[in-house]
Amino acid sequence: MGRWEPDSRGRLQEAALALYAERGFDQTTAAEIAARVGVTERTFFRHFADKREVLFGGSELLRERIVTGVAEAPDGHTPLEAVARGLDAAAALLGEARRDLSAQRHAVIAANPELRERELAKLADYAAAVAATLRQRGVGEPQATLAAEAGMSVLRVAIERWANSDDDRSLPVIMKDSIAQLRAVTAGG
Amino acid sequence: MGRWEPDSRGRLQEAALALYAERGFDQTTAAEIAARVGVTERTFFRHFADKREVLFGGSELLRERIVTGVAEAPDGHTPLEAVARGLDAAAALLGEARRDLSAQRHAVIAANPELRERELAKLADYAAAVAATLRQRGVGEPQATLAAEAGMSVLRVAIERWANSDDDRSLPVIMKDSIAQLRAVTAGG
DNA sequence: GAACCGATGTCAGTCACTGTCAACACCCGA
DNA sequence: TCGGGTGTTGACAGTGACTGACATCGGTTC
Repeated sequence: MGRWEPDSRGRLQEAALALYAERGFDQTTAAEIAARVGVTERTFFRHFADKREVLFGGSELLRERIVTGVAEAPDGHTPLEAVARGLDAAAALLGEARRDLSAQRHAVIAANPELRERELAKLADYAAAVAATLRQRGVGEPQATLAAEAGMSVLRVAIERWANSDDDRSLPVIMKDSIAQLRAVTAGG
Repeated sequence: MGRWEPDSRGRLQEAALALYAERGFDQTTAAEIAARVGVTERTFFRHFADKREVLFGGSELLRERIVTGVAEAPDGHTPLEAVARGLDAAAALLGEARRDLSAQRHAVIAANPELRERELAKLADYAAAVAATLRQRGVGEPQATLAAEAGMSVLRVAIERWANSDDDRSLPVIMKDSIAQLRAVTAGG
């Protein structure tokens, strides 16, 4: 244990979510978040590239799980089937989180355009990684990109339903259902 | 004609694109753009909400054309067919622009993460508008959202190919082709 | 010609974010 | 046990994006 309280990064994440939820993102300064945790503003920006990033702590892990899911799909799988494996992995990881906290985070992001932009950027990042993985499996362009982006749309739709409690089923189940809906939409004519 | 040169908004857009292309987005200040046009920084921010928005001047018109295209699709059309009508309208509008200028703008955006984020936000905005239009046509959720977002993925892919001159055909033709690819990807499995 | 309006200039201010250097607890080898 | 790295933080100064308030002035309206 150092001179300071441990895990300032994690404490900053908690404080930021709480303050963004209380006052709103715009009405919260980085200095306030830092003060609540007992560190300086400078420390905040050492841990997070900007004020938004503090809400997206687990995103590298999630991308990794999705990509691994896609990469480990059996050889015979179609691109969309492989993407579905990645989505299952995502659902498994996200489903572990407390739904109330996920919903709070989701609400904070939904309430602010800058945060929504950042979330879209994360999804696009996952999509690019998935597309690259599909290409390694021999899928050409633009099929790889289209399959990957369609998959990330499914991820967004499923998370939305889950976090808003529009749908009481577990996230993995909602995810399966949403993939089926995608097939139904694009299959016809 | 007033006290000042006319169309400061348009001149700011041109100057911004030129400077972002020359020095890069981060290395260009709003004050520099304004100075090149002979106005103050304050005037820049009266015309554009932020430094990024100056590159996205035509986005409201584009959204409107896409939505109109979807709304005017014949009744018997499937959701994806209706979305394809919107994409045709987008291709028609974007295809009018000089390809070299489109490519320059595209390159500037691709070179900067903040600008890429903004572009994703615009696409998401179009997708939300298209989904709302589909719902008015009786399409349920999540089909409307999934069809709309898949359509915007196609739009992105087609523009990418066109702007990078990976594909010498006209934008409308590339668009048609990309839609077919989407069907091929999601149909099987 | 007076009242009004719309686009701009001026100026002061907040806050996100960065670069730099010092301080300090910890670990590790001599 | 001492001294030298190492990693995390504090302190501080600075830049630039963006905002609010008010003044200015040409053109329009009545």
